[in-house]
Amino acid sequence: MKRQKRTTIYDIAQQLNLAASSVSRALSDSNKINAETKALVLKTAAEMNYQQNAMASNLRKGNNPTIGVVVPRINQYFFSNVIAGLEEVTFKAGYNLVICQSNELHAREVEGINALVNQNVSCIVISIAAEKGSFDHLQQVLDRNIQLIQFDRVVEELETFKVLNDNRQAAYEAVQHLIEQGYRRIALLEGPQELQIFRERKEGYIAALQDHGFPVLSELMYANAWTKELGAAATAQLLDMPDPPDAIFASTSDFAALGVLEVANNKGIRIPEALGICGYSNEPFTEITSPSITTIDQFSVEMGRKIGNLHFQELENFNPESKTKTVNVRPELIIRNSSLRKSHVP
Amino acid sequence: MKRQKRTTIYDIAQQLNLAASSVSRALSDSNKINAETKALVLKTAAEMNYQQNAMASNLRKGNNPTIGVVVPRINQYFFSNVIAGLEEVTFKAGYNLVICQSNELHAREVEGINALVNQNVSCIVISIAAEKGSFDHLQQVLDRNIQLIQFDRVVEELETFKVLNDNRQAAYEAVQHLIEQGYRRIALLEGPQELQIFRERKEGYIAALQDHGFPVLSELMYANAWTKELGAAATAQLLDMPDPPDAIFASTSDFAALGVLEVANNKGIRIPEALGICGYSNEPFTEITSPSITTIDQFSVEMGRKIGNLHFQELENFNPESKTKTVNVRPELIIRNSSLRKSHVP
DNA sequence: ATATTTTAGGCAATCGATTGCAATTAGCAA
DNA sequence: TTGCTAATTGCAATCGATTGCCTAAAATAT
Repeated sequence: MKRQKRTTIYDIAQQLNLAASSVSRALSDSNKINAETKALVLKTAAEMNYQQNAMASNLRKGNNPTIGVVVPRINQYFFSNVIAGLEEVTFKAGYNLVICQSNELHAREVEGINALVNQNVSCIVISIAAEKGSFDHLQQVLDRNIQLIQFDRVVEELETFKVLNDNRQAAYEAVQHLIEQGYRRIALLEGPQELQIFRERKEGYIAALQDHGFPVLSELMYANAWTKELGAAATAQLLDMPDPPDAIFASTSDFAALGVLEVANNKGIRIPEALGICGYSNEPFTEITSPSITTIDQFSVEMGRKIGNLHFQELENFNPESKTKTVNVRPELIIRNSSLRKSHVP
Repeated sequence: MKRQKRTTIYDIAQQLNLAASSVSRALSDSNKINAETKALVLKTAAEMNYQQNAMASNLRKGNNPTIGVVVPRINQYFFSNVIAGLEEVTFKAGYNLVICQSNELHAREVEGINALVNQNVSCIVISIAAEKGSFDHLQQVLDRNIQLIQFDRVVEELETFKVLNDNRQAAYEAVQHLIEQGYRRIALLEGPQELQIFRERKEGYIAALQDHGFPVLSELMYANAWTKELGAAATAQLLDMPDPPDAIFASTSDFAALGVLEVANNKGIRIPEALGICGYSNEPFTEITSPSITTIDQFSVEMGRKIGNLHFQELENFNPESKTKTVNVRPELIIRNSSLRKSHVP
């Protein structure tokens, strides 16, 4: 089956005994064209099954209304939600969305970025891979004056737009909530401190304790517990302490919180009475566990929308002149049974 | 900040006192170019920070190495996995991946398809929206000789490549497993029978019962139970029967199975002893519930890969001459505690 | 009726890379 | 040395749409 030639504006022009430029003007709704002619062209174009060749148009206009996205994994809950939100906005604006996944590999990320640069996309949105490497590829994007928007996992030293969760604030609120529920020895499961997001969460934890007159105890802070297994191991150790914690804030992820939950359940420790638990991310499963897990929703879909709006300069409250090109998305504490030991009586 | 002109092959040609055509040949690794010249061009191109303009190249070559995807929702577990698998293959082939979501709306789907046609993509991959509508937009894709690959939710009457789960087989195996575990009255939660996938699952259920000499009882088949809530409601009714089922196959989704689980738990019915449960999809949460839920893995990532390979004509066991352009992905039964009442002793 | 402004539409260059064909040079055989 | 092939490279057209500039006709003003 051979591909038959598609209809071009020249075909339409010939059909109507017009110049191609007039057809183009009619189709692009220019005001330099007679209304009747325009209608005629539109009608003929429809009849001839005309579809614009976007490549030709983009080449001539020198821009490609496309946003490129590079994320570690497309099929991770958080990322797929961000992409969904972003797609919503870009589609409305008539933009395309091209997607690459880095699989957490630096080399793959570089390749993806290059492909997007070749495409001459108008914006690249990225959450960087875990694997360390140089930032030349990102710098190159900036040098070519393609807009670069980083989100969630960002390279701090690069001067780009950044869309972030207010991790500090979220952690603060979580710990505050635990304090209000009467927990007195609140432990923290920390993530790798190389990553800014985990440092910020720790800051929020410490600030909340201090603001409420609680001591900050290093024995209650457990490093690098960011998977279910590590969370479980950490919990086993913490609960074996002479003076064990009465709450655990798994600031790394809901998976760590799940590990906490399972260990506590196995030990017959009652949740939330004897142990309060709070996770991070609002993964779908947190609603389903027994008891359900208190966690922090990152509004990932909303985050995607904000990224898109940022590109289209439509983000409310955003001052393009501002030095700090950072947009914060305010996460929300979702209180569930794993931390709710006081019933809410008004 | 104004966008400085990017380096073109003409810039390189001028720099080296060559013709642009020679630069093009050098860059595309043509054999009609001297090795030394080629090396020189490559070196200079790198120095001048050259990146090919893909739009110009695609326009001239008349094709766009891009695959477009239209799915109901990007952030649905199944779809995001398919996309991830597809991206893997397309990236390896040097293709781009453009993504649209229909949000289950027909009009949105049409718009998305049109955008992809404009882009002159070489292949469109689609899982159709739930909202019914005409198939003109898909027919148009075929008329333009753009390859169309449907997956999961397909329009049967269109003659296109189709990548499907073997739903019948999967359901058969699930029911067979329940029978082997000694369940005798196995109920079915059905999905909307307009959709082929649900019809096939029902067929598998019936066939398994018949093959093992069990009666097919209409009172054990419950229509349209494809959310958690509907699954719960169905379960409540089924368990109130004078002679209730001792197993429920939630063929619609794991969410429905979750509804079953919750109702049974609330009623104090022991799982798997008094009631066996099997879901469909292998959602991540099925591993976490108590008890964990037996379900069917659809190999969604693998499905995405197969779609990609199909486009690149590399799919093993695929005969391009065959009339039936359908590729089946074999799902796998994942046996967990919700249906395992016999321990496996060899 | 003449001058001036608008309006409509055509011409041709352009975006950047590719490619068929022609031209030049080198390589080699007779 | 002449003739012929092969290897390189250049020239120019091309992909399809857009747009600055120009012209002709129509509309309006004087």
